[in-house]
Amino acid sequence: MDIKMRSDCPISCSLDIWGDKWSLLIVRDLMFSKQCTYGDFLKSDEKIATNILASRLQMLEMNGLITKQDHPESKAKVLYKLTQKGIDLLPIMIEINLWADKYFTLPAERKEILAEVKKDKEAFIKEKTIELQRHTN
Amino acid sequence: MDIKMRSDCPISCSLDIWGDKWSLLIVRDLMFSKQCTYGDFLKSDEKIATNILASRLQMLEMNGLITKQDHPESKAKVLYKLTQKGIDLLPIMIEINLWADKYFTLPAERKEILAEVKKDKEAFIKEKTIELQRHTN
DNA sequence: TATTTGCACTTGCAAAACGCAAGCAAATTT
DNA sequence: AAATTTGCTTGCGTTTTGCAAGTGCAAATA
Repeated sequence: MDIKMRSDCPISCSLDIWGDKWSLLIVRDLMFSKQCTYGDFLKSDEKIATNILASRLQMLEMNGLITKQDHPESKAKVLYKLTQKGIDLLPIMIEINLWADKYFTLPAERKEILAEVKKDKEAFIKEKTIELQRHTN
Repeated sequence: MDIKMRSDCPISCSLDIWGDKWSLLIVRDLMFSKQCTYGDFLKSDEKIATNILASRLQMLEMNGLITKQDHPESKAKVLYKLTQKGIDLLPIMIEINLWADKYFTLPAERKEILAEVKKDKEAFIKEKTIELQRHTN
């Protein structure tokens, strides 16, 4: 599995890494939970297949968006976390949420979070970024 | 070809529509050029296959992101344009560009546009949105 | 008017990616 | 010691992709 760039366009380069149906859902989970085990990802609503999850985690790690860490309480478990490069996807994730808010019916809990975002987007991003960075070792 | 929603998560719903390697490149072309013919899309650097292009255009049209119009000068040609729903992807596209700017080497011409974006993001979005809306009939 | 060219697709087919289920080794629990 | 949990890997059938060639209609050219 290697990285083939289709062009030097930033959109294209970005899509080459996370332009599929699953990668940003993994990033989403990590933004909500700060850290996830392999099993945590499998539990998400969208029901990703285990082999696809493994390949996406490998892809995201190889491209420096996430890191693997030993679980402090168990050698059987692995912790996945966002790197700074992954945390920096936050503004994109927020804009996707705002777009979806305009054109879909969102679950109530997401609407609440988005209300806070709409109040002061910059502040939300700054705060959330720091919060995520705190969990980065 | 129908729309299967994997969950009610806004990220997931969005990816269900344009979460692939090609859709946002079509949107990108339309944001730069305002309107494109089928052949214009084929000419882009990433060299999309013609059958994939046809299926993506159909998907994007079905989901209301783009519209087909008669070419004013020729019945043989078709014009594709962004709808408001498509234009509203602009903030997402901008954030992707800004992310890529931080982690990739961008072509010089893109850097110039991004410099303008960085000066005043809100203003850029507003201005560009109006510019795109002007081409919407 | 006949013919060639351009344009927007469609079709066929091989290769790759996906999705589901089962399997597996190491760690942990019972 | 046996059973369970965890993080994967493997097999395999289905779907999607990518490449090349083909089709039908409009428009330009001879």
